Amino acid sequence: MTKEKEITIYDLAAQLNLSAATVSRALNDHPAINKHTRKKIAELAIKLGYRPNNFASNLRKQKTNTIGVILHELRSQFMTSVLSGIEKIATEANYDLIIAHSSESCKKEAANATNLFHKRVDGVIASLAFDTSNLLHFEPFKRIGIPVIFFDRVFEESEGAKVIINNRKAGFDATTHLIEQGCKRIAHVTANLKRNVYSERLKGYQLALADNGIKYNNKLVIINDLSEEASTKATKKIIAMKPRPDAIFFTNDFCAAIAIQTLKKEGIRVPEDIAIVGFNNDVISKIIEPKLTTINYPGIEIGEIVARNLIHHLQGKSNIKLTNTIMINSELIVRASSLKKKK
Amino acid sequence: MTKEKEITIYDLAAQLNLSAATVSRALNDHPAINKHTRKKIAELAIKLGYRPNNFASNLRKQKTNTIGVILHELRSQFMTSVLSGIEKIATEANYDLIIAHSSESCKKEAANATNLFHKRVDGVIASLAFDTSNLLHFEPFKRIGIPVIFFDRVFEESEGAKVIINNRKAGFDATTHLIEQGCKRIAHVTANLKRNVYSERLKGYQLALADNGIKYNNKLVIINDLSEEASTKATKKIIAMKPRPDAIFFTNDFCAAIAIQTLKKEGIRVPEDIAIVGFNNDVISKIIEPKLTTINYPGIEIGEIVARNLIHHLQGKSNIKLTNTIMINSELIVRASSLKKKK
DNA sequence: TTTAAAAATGCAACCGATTGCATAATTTTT
DNA sequence: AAAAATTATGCAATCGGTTGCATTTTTAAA
Repeated sequence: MTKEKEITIYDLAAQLNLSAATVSRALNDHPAINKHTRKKIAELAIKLGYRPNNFASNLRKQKTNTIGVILHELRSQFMTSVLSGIEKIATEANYDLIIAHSSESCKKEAANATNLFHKRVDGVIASLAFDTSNLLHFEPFKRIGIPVIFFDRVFEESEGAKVIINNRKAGFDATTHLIEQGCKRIAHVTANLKRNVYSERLKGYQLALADNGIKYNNKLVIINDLSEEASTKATKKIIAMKPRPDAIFFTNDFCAAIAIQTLKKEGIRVPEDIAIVGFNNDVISKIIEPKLTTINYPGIEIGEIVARNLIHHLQGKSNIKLTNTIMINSELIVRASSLKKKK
Repeated sequence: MTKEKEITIYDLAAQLNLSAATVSRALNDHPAINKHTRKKIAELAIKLGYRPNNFASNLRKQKTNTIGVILHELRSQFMTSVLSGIEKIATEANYDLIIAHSSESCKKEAANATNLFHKRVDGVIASLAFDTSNLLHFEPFKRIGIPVIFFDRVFEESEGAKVIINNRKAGFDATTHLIEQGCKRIAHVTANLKRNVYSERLKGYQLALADNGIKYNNKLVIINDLSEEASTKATKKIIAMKPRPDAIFFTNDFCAAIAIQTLKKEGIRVPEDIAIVGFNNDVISKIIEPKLTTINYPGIEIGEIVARNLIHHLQGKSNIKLTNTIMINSELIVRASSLKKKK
């Protein structure tokens, strides 16, 4: 509890008969400072336990070295993977993070944005909430030139940087795989089509059907909120269809897992009667019985890329315009839940 | 990109023919300021889009309004629950978070601590890494009176605040439940006993055995690193034991789920041949077949409590001494994986 | 040795809010 | 109406670095 006095550059300067300016430059590796002097200063700093005061520095430099992150939720494996990717890159580059989550509410998302704006973050990384229908709350950032970069849940038509996976291709691959397994009547369970991730997957699904001469039937597409109850309900609805579909492509692993449980309970075999494909490659995809065919969603990689891009932009290092879209590859992981044909 | 000039309290002051001091006080609801004046200032602030400069404020006030969080990992449901609990409380109290994770390495944990120290956080929340064997790297905080509060993975013998669940009771409950189901030979798979959470669960396990007149046999306790491979290996080892145990109490759900898969592959029935209990109440505990009996680990609650305690301390609001241990209740959730007796 | 060029350091004005103390304005008391 | 008490506001120093420009020191060139 002894409040030891904090060491400042003035203390260092005084002890070495130098000016604070020199000390400041030395600590920042300014080239104009003599190597020898720099070394002396660095040593004394360590000896006295000097720690830089970021507030003073930020105040003067008019930048915060902080990145704001707005997530639509925190409690999913994918999101925490992204987060840990962002964290890794940000830490390396000496940026702090302020993490906010919108709990899928546009209102909270707007509040978070305002908050980050007041906190004067140097840049923003965001994935949109379920019901966000415009980007007005990000306008203040644009107005004063603070970069905002979106990932995963984005507005594809909006300008600005985004990092996404190729959801259309993923949807296409998943559906094509099911067709290759001999499925003819493939249902698709997904969520709010206002969100690019879901609408793109649907497009991929449609393209795959078209490519294989299967007529698209919108009765086979069910849109819900991805909850446990909704998944169970959707599954039961599909079971009751006549003729009954022989495959379901779910937009996430959790729903697919719930569905598998429901199907089993109803005495319907997976994959023999109905083949299942999920999305995300969550841990549960390997736990559920049968193991789930799914799309690998490379969270860490997405996080790293989005953070790296933002930081490069902030540092003026990259020429990449902030109107760029970066698309990351994902891959189909085939497991038992969709394997009708044995090789 | 138009760099609009930032509004400062000086701008507000000038426009209203007041001093910056008055404006500052007004914006902070200082009682000495006339209501009428205060209102005028508040209105102008909004009109001009004034946003406070925290750096100037922090610099002057010598506090950061930031809490450092050190987690041993980020990518688990439990941890993200805790995190979202912390986040909620911190946001409400207008504290920022700096989140660092040690990836279970003591070395990184120390680096994180140093980093947070340099960033001058007002307080620290931490859960220890797998191999942390002393708290030396938290000494700098203690020296200058910055509160550090531990949760989940703590040193029980150390002084300082901690928030934990009653792991001993949880272990006791889990084991007792298995005994009540008629199990006589109960194995326990857990991790590094240097970590309180694991050693306490083991103690609970031992106590339950003793209470029921079952002799403790340390050959039935397997210590591993909680990975998929280690869990499979441990399970196989248990299968090979003679006589074969009739129950296994795992220290987390993931291991238990892997074990169930392994057992099924070997043709051993769960729970008829071997009953299983896990720990944490992760999503997978409801997905695995049979569903897993487990201990509910209330992550959000823990996060909220730990954050609330730290913040109250920082605000001088609470009398709770920082040498306090807060123990949170957990509960046994009984599902199919342990139900030998049907009611 | 003098002069020019290069390298190293210092001066001093910021950055924007906070706060103890002094002063001014207003209200209450005598 | 003057004095005292209360309320409201202002002054000015402070927090700790940063940086354009000036100055000094050192090194190289003439």
